[in-house]
Amino acid sequence: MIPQDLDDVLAALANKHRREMVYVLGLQPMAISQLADMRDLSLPAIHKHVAVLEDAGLVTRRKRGRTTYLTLERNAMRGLQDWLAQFHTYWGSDDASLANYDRHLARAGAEKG
Amino acid sequence: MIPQDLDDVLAALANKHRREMVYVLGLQPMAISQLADMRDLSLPAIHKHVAVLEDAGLVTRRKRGRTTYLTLERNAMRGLQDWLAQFHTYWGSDDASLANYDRHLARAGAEKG
DNA sequence: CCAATAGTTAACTTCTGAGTTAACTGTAGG
DNA sequence: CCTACAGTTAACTCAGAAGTTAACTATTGG
Repeated sequence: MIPQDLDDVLAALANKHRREMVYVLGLQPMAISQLADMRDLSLPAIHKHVAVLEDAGLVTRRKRGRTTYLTLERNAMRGLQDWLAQFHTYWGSDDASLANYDRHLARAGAEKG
Repeated sequence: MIPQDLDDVLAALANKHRREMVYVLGLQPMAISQLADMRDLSLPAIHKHVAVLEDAGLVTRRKRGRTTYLTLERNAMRGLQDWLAQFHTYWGSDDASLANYDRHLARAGAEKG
């Protein structure tokens, strides 16, 4: 119903730098230092962002020599998409929702007090 | 490409309490104090969470007497859904992505170095 | 082996998020 | 009008996120 894992995924994505990383890693895998070159951040800062993405399961590392390449994990995104899609099922149209809202207001005094 | 507004929406959703609020408000509009009754939080704490949701455009208030009812704004969610859907378009299957990854590794030394 | 490259770890600062209690504003209703 | 209710605002604490610099590890290549 309300998955715990989403906490990590959403927290990871709730940052512009990390969202950009996810974006470019969606286009193609990339080394950590390449990500660092693109933005005005120190390498340790990039490193931390990558760690957050990795902990959220959004990214995986692969070492090749001294270079660490990152790949985007699409599955982790799907969890979020599913959660959002789930809302669609019980979110009616705006009109239906407003009708529901009015019914709720009508009952509000009686039901709960 | 990478909407700014998503920062607020994602930050708002990156919290279990607020995600639960969004969930129940999706089921039906509700007063602030009702939300407070459901969880072990002080009213001011709830108030802040609601403010975050409102600033993100996920929720709207309507005063009725001394009671403030909250409604979920589905449109704000759509922005996030669109952003995620956009990833689907250029994310291939896992196999395709791995092939792309290998090609990238092959080029990595030559292209950017 | 040595220097440069790629990444990691440590230690620290700074800012923000999340919560608290206490005090205040506005609306109902006897 | 006075009390209780619904919500807001203020002032504060505490923890964690995000960044820094400096120092360390590991790999490549002359």
